[in-house]
Amino acid sequence: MYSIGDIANIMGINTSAIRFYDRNGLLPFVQRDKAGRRKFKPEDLNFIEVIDCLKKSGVPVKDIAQFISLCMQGDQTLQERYDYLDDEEEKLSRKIEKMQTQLEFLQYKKWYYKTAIKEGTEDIHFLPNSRMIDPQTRNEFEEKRKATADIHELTDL
Amino acid sequence: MYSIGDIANIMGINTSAIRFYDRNGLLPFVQRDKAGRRKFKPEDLNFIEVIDCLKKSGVPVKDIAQFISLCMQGDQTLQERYDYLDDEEEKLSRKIEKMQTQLEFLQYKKWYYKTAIKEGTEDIHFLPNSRMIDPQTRNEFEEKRKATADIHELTDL
DNA sequence: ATACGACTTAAACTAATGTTTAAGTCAAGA
DNA sequence: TCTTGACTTAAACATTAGTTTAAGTCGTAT
Repeated sequence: MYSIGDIANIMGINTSAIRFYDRNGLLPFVQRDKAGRRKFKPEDLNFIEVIDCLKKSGVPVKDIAQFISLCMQGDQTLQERYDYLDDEEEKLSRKIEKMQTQLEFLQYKKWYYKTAIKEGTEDIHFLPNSRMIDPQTRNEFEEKRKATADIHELTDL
Repeated sequence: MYSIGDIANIMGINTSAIRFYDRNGLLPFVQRDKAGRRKFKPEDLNFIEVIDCLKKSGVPVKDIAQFISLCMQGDQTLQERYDYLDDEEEKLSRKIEKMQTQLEFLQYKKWYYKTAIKEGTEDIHFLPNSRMIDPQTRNEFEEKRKATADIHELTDL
């Protein structure tokens, strides 16, 4: 059996966060000893693992509570649980894709500044007599990206 | 010149969010017409693009404001701006990697429920006389993952 | 026996990120 | 001219996700 402190260590969070999760329906399975202290069973680690994953995936506590509630209702909710996870998988996939797009933009901007530093001024990227970036600049970088095996060769100083 | 409403449309957010960003130092470059209305110059879209990217990357408003502040100081901060973006690129990379790990766990759990549904009970994954998941179960899935070209063949119903 | 550390609660507090409300200004079209 | 829609502000409100505080209860090691 694990104490709240043990679980906090396992999850790498504060005990107060665990109590917050409990208050919000994430831990209906937790038992108490006769002094009222929370006691987590070894099998509860299955729940902890899922909660930890969903938290790290950015799922709101309220939504996770719904999934846990399904789990407490036994085998009759297996399909609903599958559907829930299917949905979250889809959302997380899209999220990762969007993050990847932002990462690529950051890499472009690193190259933008790397080349500006080399010339001592950002002006090299602007259209004549303006501070608008030449629309060709991004294309130029993306061509170089395609031609370069390791992106950091292009972006790192 | 763009109005606050134009920019809100471009970013896909509410005008009140733009005003919030302005209050918090993200838009020091914005000008006003004689009625006091915000007027964004075409070149300001460069800033908007960066702000949008950093926001989508999960960077706090306060941190973005620091970067924008560097931008306002001219070419003397080119190196600092590069360093800032280098740092954010690194953070975002790690974030994406962690998300990927969570995605893989969700896929495992989908397979876990898919197989449970087939048998009509979650019990098939438990050790005898317990509700602890057989430690071999995850390994079994990961072997199948390696042997399968498209993960959804394995996880989808 | 008692002190310490880990636990309990309810309630107040914090921080981040906006949204909503109320009251007012202004330009343009009917 | 008058109305409408888009803008302005400050301030209040909302939500999420906790943390902190205050007061109290245990079990154990000295």
